[in-house]
Amino acid sequence: MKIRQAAEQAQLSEKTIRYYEDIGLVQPLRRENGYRDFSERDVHNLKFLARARRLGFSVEDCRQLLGLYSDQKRASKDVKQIATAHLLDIEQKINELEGMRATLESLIKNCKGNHRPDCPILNDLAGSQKT
Amino acid sequence: MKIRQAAEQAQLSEKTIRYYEDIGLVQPLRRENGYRDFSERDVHNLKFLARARRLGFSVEDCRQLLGLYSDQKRASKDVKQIATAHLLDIEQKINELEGMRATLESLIKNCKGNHRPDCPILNDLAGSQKT
DNA sequence: CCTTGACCTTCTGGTCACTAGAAGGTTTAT
DNA sequence: ATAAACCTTCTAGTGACCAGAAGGTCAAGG
Repeated sequence: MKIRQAAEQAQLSEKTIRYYEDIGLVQPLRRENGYRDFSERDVHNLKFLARARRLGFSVEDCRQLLGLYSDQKRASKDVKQIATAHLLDIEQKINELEGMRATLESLIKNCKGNHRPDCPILNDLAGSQKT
Repeated sequence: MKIRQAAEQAQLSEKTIRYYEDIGLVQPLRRENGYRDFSERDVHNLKFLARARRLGFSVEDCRQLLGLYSDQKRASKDVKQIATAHLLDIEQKINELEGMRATLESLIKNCKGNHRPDCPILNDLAGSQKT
């Protein structure tokens, strides 16, 4: 598969994909003519990258997560440890997003009419659950 | 409150806070000696910024969200519209994170022992729910 | 066969959101 | 009064792209 199609499927720009190749996150094969040739696996990794980046994971986080299932020699103890760490991070993100969701929902429901922007719900936008 | 304390409370670096002032996301008062003097409201906004950035919202998204409750003149119809758009985005992020969580949980549970990294759960890491 | 247009390549330079470091002024504590 | 801790502004660098230029490749039509 050529880069354009890979880009469409993964919802990434071609530029971004070339950049990911530069920094070693994907290694598509090359055809005779020099064109990149993306396998299903490559596209799969790209899709994963697109999602994870959108959710605030750094490129290095992504590299580690991809490594979980591409490194044949890695001990499963390590896999478990890395995955667990990321799982905690994901759970915290979910919590924080749920806090923001609740606040925005209140905002939408209650701040109509002539509520002034000092209405107390807004005091919560910065989050009050313990860190 | 001086910048250091504000930085601690908001979990941001002092550099980042100065940058946010540069681009107009906070406007702390200044003391006689030129030091910034952060109000509770400023710190509140900074905490919000720290969370939202961590969750993948752009600085411009943040500016808009902060604007929801600082612009006294904004029509509540606009507030509602902007908040609703961001709410949808938040919900999608939550969905995606839950997908990643499920996958990582499976990975942790099932890929112990001598599972090889081609184990099928991993095929799901890139997400299969419809976009 | 040749050209046209869509597709691909690499390369340079720019942007956004910081981050590090330098050079120097201020405040507090000994 | 001198050091340590804190503050200031300024310049330059980094990570993660993105835009544009200059040029090679390939299938379809004249």
